[in-house]
Amino acid sequence: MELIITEKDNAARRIADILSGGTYDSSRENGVNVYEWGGKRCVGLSGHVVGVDFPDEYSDWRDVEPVELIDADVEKTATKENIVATLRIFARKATSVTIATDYDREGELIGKEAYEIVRDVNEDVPIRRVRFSSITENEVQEAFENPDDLDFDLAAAGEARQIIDLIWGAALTRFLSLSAGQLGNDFISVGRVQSPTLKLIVDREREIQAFDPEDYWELFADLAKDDTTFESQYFYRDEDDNEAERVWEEAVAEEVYDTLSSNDAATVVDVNRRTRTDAPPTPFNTTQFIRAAGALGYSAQRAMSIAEDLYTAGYITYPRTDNTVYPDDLDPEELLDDFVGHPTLGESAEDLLEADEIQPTEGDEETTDHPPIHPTGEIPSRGDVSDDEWEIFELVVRRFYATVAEAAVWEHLKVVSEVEDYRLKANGKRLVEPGYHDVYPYFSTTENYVPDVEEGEELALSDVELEAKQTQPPRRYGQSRLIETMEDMGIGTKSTRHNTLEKLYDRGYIESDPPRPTKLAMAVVDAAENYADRVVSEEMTAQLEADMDAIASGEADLSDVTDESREMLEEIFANLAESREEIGDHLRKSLKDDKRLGPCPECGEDLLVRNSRHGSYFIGCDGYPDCEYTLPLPSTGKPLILENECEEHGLHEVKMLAGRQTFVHGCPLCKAEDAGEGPILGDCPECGEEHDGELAVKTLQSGSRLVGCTRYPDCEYSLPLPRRGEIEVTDERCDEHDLPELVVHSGDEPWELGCPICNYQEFQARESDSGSDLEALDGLGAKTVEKLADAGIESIDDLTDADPDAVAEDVDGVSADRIRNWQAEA
DNA sequence: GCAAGGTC
Repeated sequence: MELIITEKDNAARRIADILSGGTYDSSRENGVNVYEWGGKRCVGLSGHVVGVDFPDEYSDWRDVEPVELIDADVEKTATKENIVATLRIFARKATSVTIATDYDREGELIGKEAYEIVRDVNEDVPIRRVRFSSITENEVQEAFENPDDLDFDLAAAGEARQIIDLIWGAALTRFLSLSAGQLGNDFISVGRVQSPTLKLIVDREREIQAFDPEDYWELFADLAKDDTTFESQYFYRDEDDNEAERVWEEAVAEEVYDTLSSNDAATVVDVNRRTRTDAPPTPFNTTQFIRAAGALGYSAQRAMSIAEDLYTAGYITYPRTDNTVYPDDLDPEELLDDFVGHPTLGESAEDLLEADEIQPTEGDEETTDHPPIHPTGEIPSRGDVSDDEWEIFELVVRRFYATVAEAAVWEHLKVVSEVEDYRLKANGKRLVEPGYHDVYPYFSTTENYVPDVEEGEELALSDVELEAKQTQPPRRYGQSRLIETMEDMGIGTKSTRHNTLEKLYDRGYIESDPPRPTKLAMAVVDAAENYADRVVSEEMTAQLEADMDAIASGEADLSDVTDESREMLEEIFANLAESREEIGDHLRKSLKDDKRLGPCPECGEDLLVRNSRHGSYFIGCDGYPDCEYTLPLPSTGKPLILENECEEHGLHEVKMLAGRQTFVHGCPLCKAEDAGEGPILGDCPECGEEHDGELAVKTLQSGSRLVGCTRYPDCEYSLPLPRRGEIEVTDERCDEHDLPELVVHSGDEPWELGCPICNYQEFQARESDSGSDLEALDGLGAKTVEKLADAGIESIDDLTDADPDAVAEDVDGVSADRIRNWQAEA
């Protein structure tokens, strides 16, 4: 039996399809798909199925000095045991083995991992390696006709990276965490990729903080030819003879203003026309895809997750690629043909097919592993995918269209006019040939109309405006800019860059979007810059890449490279040791700064955000236990301290982050003071007759609201209200319960909640319909149960088996952390 | 409970 091993299940299936001519059978072994035909079996791995780690005796952070990790052994252990087990079963029976992992360095290493698993149970079986750049009939057939051998040097290059990353990352992470006493979930991490990325964000923040704004002025005036008015801007020549629009002295600006205002005509002194070719964009690699999706409002993580789903469903090609050159076997016309006749995507394809010649654009990067991201020709019907998935699918289709479309042509018209000694300019642009913009409507094609005028012509001058402005600090990096910059710096890979950003969020290093560094992040970068500069610099990756190339080409040994790296880290630790306390103090102080809200109204010490036992949060005084002052926080979400301060109490406002249910809580002390009873709705159904209890809209100290009885705590009758939005009490009354109907104003559209009792009864009815044991879990209401059921999670068992991050992606308003809490509770 | 790299 011949055993074929690929990097992922998807590739295994497609290769089986090609090699068997569509006649393969599939079965499952240990939860792993196995494709079988004519004496061959094909099995897909799931990327790395083994990982590197230190032996068990190093696993207790407190027992082992971080420096000891530098010379510790590094072992390989199975991380995907079911796949390893399946591989072993078939390897025993195999008469030949073919490794068909991805055609790149990491693929070679994954191939070597499979090789070792096979060798372990079968000493003699021949093991070959095939390489192909895309899974197409021709490439795959040819690769299997000409098998090669594994490149052990290339795999060793990857192993060197694994070892160096583990040692540096683990030793430094443990050192910082121990120095600050941050163990358990709140450890302080450092790594070759995450730390330079964090430094990028921190450096920008430092620039923003050091920024000193400067005043300047700009002047505009309207010019008119016949009835057409257009805007013109004052400019002058600066000392380097460049055109400049910003006037740095107020007196000068006013003088120009006075002169312009006292004239009613300007003379055209220069007219400059030129055409500009606007070349169509290059094929999508991962980074450019993330950027384009980012412009549509998708986070990097979300864009990749949708792309992954579209890939798995067969609609687009593999989404993790650096390649920006289509492979030879992609026939653009054939692919366009697949879209002909489609109700929304067809017209563009038909237009493109009319061209005499179709020549796709090419980017700078041509790699061997996967093609650029493009549609496969398989088109989902509108009901098969969500709106977001469709939007991303259309983006990928239209990007492909754009790469085979004509260039656009712009006509630029610059008109310079003169008023006494001052000059005004107007830049017009017109899209004369829309070209690719017709099929790719994601770029701006805004035109700016400036009429055709001639030199010497007189134009009417009016509406002179003097605008006082200030220079702005540099902007924070957005997620896609960060990913692009990481790519430019050569850190991370197409598959990991977006995860690295997510990691920085998880570690409490960045908050919000665009990401803003926390005080902790600033302190970590400070410490690294002072003591382990290398780990926050892109240089470490550059050196590693060079070393890996040397190993791959046989010029260096894995042990030469890792030994040298170990020595460098030893030196770093020699310096670190003395400063352990100083570093720890700084980190601890920064951690506290990140939680600081402002002065305690009772004792004047600082109020801090604190964790309660169950993963929720409250506000407590730093003076505890002497001062026991506390304030509540809402139970949903994770608090983010905003820059805004409440004028009355001097406390920072708080926002609660909970995915799409994120809301601003405001000043927690104001909230507490506002707590109390709102409008009376009617008699309490429980104690109204006997004790005259009445129902009122109540705001609790935590900011959450409910309808409750005025006789609380003697009567505990209550009805839930939504967390967000203003509650309006209308004049309509419910016939059955004699209570007013309520309307909730949140977002753009107010919605009718109706009678609060009817609303609650419906809610309960749904809850009992669902009949799910999930409701036993804390904070899991009927609505969420319903949403989880839609995502295929119908019971506690389903929930405990689920991957929290995947579920959070699928279910609106449910964060991975909440799922983990429920899993823990279950 | 450390990294980064695959994949889901």
